[in-house]
Amino acid sequence: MEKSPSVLTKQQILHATEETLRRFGLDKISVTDVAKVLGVSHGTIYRHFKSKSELLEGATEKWLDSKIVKPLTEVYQKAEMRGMDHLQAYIWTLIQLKQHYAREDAELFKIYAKVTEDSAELVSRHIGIIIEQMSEIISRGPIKTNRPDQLARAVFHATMRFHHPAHAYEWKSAAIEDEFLEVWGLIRKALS
Amino acid sequence: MEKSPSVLTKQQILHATEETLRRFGLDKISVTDVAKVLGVSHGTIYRHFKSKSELLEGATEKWLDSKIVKPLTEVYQKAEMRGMDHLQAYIWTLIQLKQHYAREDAELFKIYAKVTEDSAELVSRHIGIIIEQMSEIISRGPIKTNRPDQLARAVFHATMRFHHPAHAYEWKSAAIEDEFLEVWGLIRKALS
DNA sequence: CAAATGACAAAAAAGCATATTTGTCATTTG
DNA sequence: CAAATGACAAATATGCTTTTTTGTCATTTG
Repeated sequence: MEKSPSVLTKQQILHATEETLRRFGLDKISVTDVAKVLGVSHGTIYRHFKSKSELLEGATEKWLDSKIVKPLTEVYQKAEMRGMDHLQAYIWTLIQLKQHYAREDAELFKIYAKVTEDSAELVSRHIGIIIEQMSEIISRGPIKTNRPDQLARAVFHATMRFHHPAHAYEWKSAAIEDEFLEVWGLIRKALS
Repeated sequence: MEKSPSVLTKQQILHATEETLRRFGLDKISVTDVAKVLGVSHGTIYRHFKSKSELLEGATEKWLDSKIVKPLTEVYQKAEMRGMDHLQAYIWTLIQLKQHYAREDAELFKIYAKVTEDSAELVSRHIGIIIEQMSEIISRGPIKTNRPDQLARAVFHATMRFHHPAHAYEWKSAAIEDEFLEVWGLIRKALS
């Protein structure tokens, strides 16, 4: 469909993959389908990605970056926020984003959940970024600790039920927000 | 194989189900197999359980009661313990039990994980018991709160990563114990 | 007559033969 | 000659048939 140098093509392939994924779903998509959308032979895709799973991982990473990490980074950068409020805004945004896309972009969320199960690498990179930003928020604020990274990790793990895809089926419950506030109450008390 | 009045038989069926489950695994077991083990026709089993899934739920409940709830209740009843130490011993036992059986009784743990996903009822009853005992531990100790149940729920949710079966794949990591201690540090600070 | 049986229809799973997809690479193309 | 193609074997998936399993119930048995 479109022709351009290799640097662009990799992004184009990922873009086409995302589209196709949304259209056909995780268990129907084939790299042949993606090639068809791009109007190339499937061999071409294998010049850019070693395997189908690498292609799907690539699409997931792109999706995570644009849908989760980017808006999260904006909250992270809010210069006017500090300490607990900033941390709460950050975690709350994370939770809202995950829960939003679990509902509104189910097909992509599904593959993200799958990748979470079998590509430790990508996920731990993703989590790494988030914990780093949380750690930075903690150390910039008035919260007193000599291991902001440990604290950030603890907060991340303690709130897992509200942002880890394995718990997505529990997010439909009406009580979920209250349950978060209960946990947050605990964390707030611990950090004050 | 064995003959006895109906009251016993239900337990016998569950026992045979558990054995068969351990032997053939979740995706190979049929109620015909269980009937064969008991030396009865499969129709007989349907006099005691409405459906296959009810049979499997029954076996899971029995398993949960004997492997998790029973030893947990013993910790709960330790008269000499109080407050944070008691709570920590309780939660830590819960975590150790889950992680132990995930490794050592994989087939039964697997069906417990499955039931967790699709039988809200059984699981929420199970969780209910645990939160109630935690709540009781909290209110008996020196921890000051006017809603021990809320606090218990918060502690349970904050530690989910360490006892919820959806996270079993993360328990192999060597860091898991440290990560729990980080979260526990948070909780300990919050409740003091 | 309470409890178990086994015959039965409907649903699900297993088995198998065929078609598609994955991944590689020698050849082609711009 | 870098990038793309398409022919190919091996691995997967699909569709169809046959078998097993599930769940019910009228009948049998102790």
